[in-house]
Amino acid sequence: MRPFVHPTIDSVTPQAILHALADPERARIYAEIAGLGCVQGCATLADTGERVIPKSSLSQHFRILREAGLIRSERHGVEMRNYARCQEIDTRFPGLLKAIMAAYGGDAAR
Amino acid sequence: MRPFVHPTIDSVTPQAILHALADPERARIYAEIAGLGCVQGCATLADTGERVIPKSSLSQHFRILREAGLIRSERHGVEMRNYARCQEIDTRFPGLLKAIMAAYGGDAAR
DNA sequence: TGCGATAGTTCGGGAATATGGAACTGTTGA
DNA sequence: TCAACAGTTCCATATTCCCGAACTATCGCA
Repeated sequence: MRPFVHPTIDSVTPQAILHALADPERARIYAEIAGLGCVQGCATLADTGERVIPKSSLSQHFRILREAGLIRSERHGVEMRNYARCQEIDTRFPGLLKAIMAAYGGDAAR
Repeated sequence: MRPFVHPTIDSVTPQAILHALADPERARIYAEIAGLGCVQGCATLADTGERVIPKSSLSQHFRILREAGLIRSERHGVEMRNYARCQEIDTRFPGLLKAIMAAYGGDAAR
């Protein structure tokens, strides 16, 4: 199992962020993580209310978010802990996450 | 040749906008149109400085931008005139375009 | 009118990317 | 040691993207 890749904040690109958040499923996942600051375990995020995302897809979504620089993932015991990298990104791209999250109708960006 | 489709401002979605602007080529095209308010003819936008975008690709890029609600296209004689729909979109998603364009390093959003 | 030139669209097929089930890995607790 | 569990990787299918070739629409001119 290869270790997680987390880009440095300097190597984060707008297109990776937009691509990651252009998928409403990922946007929702990111919003939940950002809203709480940190979420432990994927299972809680798998249920959209309409369907349950297969865990292989969920794993891919997390990878996209991670490699876009939006979240930081750490393994703690048997499950993952995912942190939002909001402040970092807001420093680099001021207002971007807030505007995107607001557009999606939430206000989870902070 | 089917007529152009322009979504009403109410049916514009964040994911379509993010998807459209997640491609740096399209982001650049949009930035140029937004910077001038209106651009006539595609040819001027085809040259990136590094390469010339094939016109079939360019046509697709315009379609994506149009169907995302970012631009409005009108045929005037033999060429197209493309208008940015900035104010409309800014009313619906305040600050979104400005933040995205700023992230891309331009300040063409207004 | 008809023709050539020009600007852009559509078609088609190969390349790249996304999806999700099945198999796998790593960790914990008994 | 082993079963259970969380998540990842693999792989086959499905979808989307890219761009050359063919097509369409409009203009200007003889």
